[in-house]
Amino acid sequence: MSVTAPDGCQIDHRVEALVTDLIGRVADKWTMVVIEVLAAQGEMRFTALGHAVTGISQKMLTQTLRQMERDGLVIRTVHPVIPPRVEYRLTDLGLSLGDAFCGVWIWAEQNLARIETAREKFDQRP
Amino acid sequence: MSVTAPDGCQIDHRVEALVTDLIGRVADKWTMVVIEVLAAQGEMRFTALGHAVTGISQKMLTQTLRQMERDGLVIRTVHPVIPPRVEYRLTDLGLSLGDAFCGVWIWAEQNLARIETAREKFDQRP
DNA sequence: GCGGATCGCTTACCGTTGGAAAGTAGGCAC
DNA sequence: GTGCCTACTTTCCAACGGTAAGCGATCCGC
Repeated sequence: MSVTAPDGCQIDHRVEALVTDLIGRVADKWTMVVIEVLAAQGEMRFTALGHAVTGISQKMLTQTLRQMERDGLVIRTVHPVIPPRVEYRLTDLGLSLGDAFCGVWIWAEQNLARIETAREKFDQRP
Repeated sequence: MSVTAPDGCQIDHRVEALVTDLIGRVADKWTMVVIEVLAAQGEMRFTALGHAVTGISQKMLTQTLRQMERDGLVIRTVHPVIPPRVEYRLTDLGLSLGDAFCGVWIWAEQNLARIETAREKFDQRP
């Protein structure tokens, strides 16, 4: 909300804001899928990633990978050959995030049906 | 990518697409924070949620809550009084998603510093 | 030597999304 | 009547993301 609270507590609040912000970047749709694919495939090239991550545009793939590189989640290796060959792989940090997010993937697989029925029920309201 | 692959496999691919889509909705920035707050606080009113979820606009709060209700993650209770009183609380499904996502919160807390230094290092490149 | 292909981007354009702020409904205290 | 309360809804505008085209450097076929 735009309402700024009188802000009684301080440090806890700061850390929580930072963590929330971090979650906002890292729990991004494309970031999660890229991590998933890289965790499964190991090292991959740009176009291969583009094919593996269904639905992503080149612009967003570039952007997502840059951000992940900046955050220390992936390592970008450029082989100076023609045509260019660029490979991406997860750092330990990236792998650990993949592990942490694993629970959500499992949850999604297990509860897919429940959510679909919940939606149908909701859409049939009076 | 816009390139549609020849699509050899079928069912596995479908399920994975559905799960990925579900992740895209559920791993949304605001959804995660709302779940976190509701998991900690129990039942909450609209404006209280708005204060607890720092940075959200009323529009997005309404939208996020509607979507979560549709997906069966929260229950919305309207008390027919004046002024209106609407309370939100997590369903079992919502709670279980919170649990599944817990690992990511822990990861974020633990690795906050590492990411910050990675960013600084990245931003000082030539 | 010249056009086309390859690969990893970058750019231009443009529709969709999200934020800030004002408005709405409907009874109630003054 | 005037204003306030809450949970939205609406309006306007800026930013984000998709589509498609271009770029640069080299190798291949002719």
